[in-house]
Amino acid sequence: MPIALRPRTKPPAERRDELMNAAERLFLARGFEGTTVEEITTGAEVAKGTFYLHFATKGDVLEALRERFVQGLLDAVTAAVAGQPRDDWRGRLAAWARACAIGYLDAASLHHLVFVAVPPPSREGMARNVLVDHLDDLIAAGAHGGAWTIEESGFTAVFLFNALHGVVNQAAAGEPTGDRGSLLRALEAHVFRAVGLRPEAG
Amino acid sequence: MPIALRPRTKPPAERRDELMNAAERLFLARGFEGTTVEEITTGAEVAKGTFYLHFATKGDVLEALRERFVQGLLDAVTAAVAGQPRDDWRGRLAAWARACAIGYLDAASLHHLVFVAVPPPSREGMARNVLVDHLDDLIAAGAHGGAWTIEESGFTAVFLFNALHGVVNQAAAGEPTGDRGSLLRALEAHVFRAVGLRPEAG
Amino acid sequence: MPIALRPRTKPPAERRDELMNAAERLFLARGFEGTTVEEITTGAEVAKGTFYLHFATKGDVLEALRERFVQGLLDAVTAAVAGQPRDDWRGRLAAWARACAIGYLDAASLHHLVFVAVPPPSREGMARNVLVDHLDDLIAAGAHGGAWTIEESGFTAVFLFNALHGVVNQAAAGEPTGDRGSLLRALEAHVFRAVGLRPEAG
Amino acid sequence: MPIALRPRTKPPAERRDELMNAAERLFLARGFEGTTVEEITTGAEVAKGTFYLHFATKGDVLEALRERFVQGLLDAVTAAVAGQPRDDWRGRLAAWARACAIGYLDAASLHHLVFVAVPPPSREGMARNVLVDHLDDLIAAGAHGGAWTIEESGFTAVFLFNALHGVVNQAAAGEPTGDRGSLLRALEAHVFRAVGLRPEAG
DNA sequence: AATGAATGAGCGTTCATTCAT
DNA sequence: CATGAATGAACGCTCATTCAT
Repeated sequence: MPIALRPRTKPPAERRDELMNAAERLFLARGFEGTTVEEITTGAEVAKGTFYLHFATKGDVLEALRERFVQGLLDAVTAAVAGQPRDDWRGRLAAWARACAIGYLDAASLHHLVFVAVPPPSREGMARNVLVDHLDDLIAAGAHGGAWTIEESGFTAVFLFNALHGVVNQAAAGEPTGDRGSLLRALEAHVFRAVGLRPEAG
Repeated sequence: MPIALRPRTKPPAERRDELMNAAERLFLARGFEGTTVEEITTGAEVAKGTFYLHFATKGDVLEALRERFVQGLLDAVTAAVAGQPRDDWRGRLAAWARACAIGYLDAASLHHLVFVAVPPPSREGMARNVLVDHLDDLIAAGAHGGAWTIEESGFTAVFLFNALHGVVNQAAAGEPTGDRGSLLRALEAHVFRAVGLRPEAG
Repeated sequence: MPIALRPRTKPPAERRDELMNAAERLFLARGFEGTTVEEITTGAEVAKGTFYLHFATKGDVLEALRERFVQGLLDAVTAAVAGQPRDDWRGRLAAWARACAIGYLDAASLHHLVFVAVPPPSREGMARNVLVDHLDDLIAAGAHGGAWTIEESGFTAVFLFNALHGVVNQAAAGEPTGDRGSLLRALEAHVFRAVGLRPEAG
Repeated sequence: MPIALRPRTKPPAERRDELMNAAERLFLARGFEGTTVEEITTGAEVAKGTFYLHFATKGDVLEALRERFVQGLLDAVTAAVAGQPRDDWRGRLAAWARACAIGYLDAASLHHLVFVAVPPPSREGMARNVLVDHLDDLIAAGAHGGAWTIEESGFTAVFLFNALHGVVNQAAAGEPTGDRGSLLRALEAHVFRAVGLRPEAG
């Protein structure tokens, strides 16, 4: 005989968000398999059953987390690049690297969780693809605009994306090679080098 | 009255290896959490209890797999670099990248399993560190020898290691940017660029 | 701003009937345990909570279904028997068997559901008892009237009732021993024999 | 960290039987859905997991119970009929009815459970069919041998089987129409009547 | 060394029921 | 009257680990 002690209704979107937030925090701390649905609902201060009012399975929250992450990062990167003059390829590339690195610095573990530790069912690295595609386009456009010479922009995009992801991850993992500022500077220099620009140039 | 159809006992090392092989195959195919101890022992053709004669917990096999992987890759990379003239830094760097890439191409999923999907308990990327340290030493030595100018060899090592890992992984993931040969050539060119060498030079 | 597309309220009796109809259909199709309250309310096109405005528990609908079934069948049987001359015992018995068989043929699964699959809490076969009692009375009256010789009318009533139920059920279960007409004829013959009448007699 | 307090091994068949016995008792007392696996294992004095060493699902015990019941009853009935002279059709029919009734009197609820309350997945009443078929053969053989005149032995078999089942069930349900002996006598008389024999004859 | 029956904590999911709106 | 979000006890099933043989 279930007794509803606190059946306080909230807008579905809000409840859903609270569940996602609790899940994100727990997945990050103990992994996906290491987190129980009950912990998530406890974290969101709802009853266990409420979880299934918003997600069909435990895996579904992860899916939702994935989408939320990708959208946020893509928005940030797009905005940063768009903030640069149309033909300043160097600036656009630097903006991309910087925005992406900052996004990862803020959410490296989350990215790891949703795309690496528990890869999406279909293809590995959907986010990777979305972001890499964006970078690919940028590099190809710069090459077309004469900013640099890159033969296979796809390869370079993958190369740079992973390099960036790695150094950021390393930094986030607590083995810092310096503060955030110097990280971004060093990253920029390496990105420039990778496309054949001289890092020190303005 | 049990009949010993096959030798019931084997040297511990051999049994252990068979269990590790079965575990590796299964972990790769179904993931760590998705594999049961019973499946491992069935795969190794021993009884369930035998597992615990060789490993204290399920996690321990993964640990052992990690160590086996790192040692093998490190040996290969070390040998490849040692095969180059002492002062041919360019050649040594290229050898490093090539050996490491080939090692990953041959065992990308295994690396993913033991270092990414189920990260080691203590610090993230022990293998990364062992291999990155090796690369770090190489870059620092080359800088010291005047082959290139790198201020923070550690950063560059992490940068390159992850870039390499990423492009190799992409290739392994079935979205090839070309065949293995062209992958290695493109990789070499980017590695050279990253340390400031001109790729096209011999 | 909710818009009342259909009248939101209905006479209680009507709502209750709709819920019972939906429940009957679902219970028949998927069993009592296999049907959820939500499916019933969906079937009746009302909200989940509305169910509890009409029934205290899920078991209560079944109870209501039971009563509805018994009443209907008893009415039909009573009417059929009453349609025969007062002293035509043979005719009355045949009418009983025929009406009861037809009632079951039309609702065999429903009977099975409410009296067999989920027997009433208290005594087994309330319907059986109501109908059996009716038959018992009829047989006893016929014996008293000299139509046949039956010592324990109760036993014979139970015997006949179950025999009837069984052959009808078999027919309903899709393993017909003939069409409905021949079923009723064969049944009549067996019923007559069971009370010691010669079947072929007029 | 599971601790085995009493890991006492028993022959699989014995454990399986103990689980089946516990399940039978509980299913009979509280129904299939009303019984939990844990109650079964508690009843059999084993741990929960042990259940799944012997049955894949909860439904599987019921299946096993079904088979055990049918086999036992069929054996008893066959033996009883075989104990009568080959051409004593009256005696064979009486033996059939008596053995079947006794079998049911001893296990009426069990029959109800395994064949009626939770019908087998495929067709309704496998036992019914097996036993009915047996009776069908007997009636047909008797008709062929001139013992009685029955046109549709299948119909009569179903009729008698269900009549028998009903009166026995009624008796078992605690509403006795007399003691076991008089039940069997009354049953015999009705069975004879149903095939057109005069009950009082020797 | 090897076995495999036994254990039991734990998990994801379901769903009858309640009640604030 | 009607709604449907919220509740939480309960259940079937899994599986890492133990240990008597």
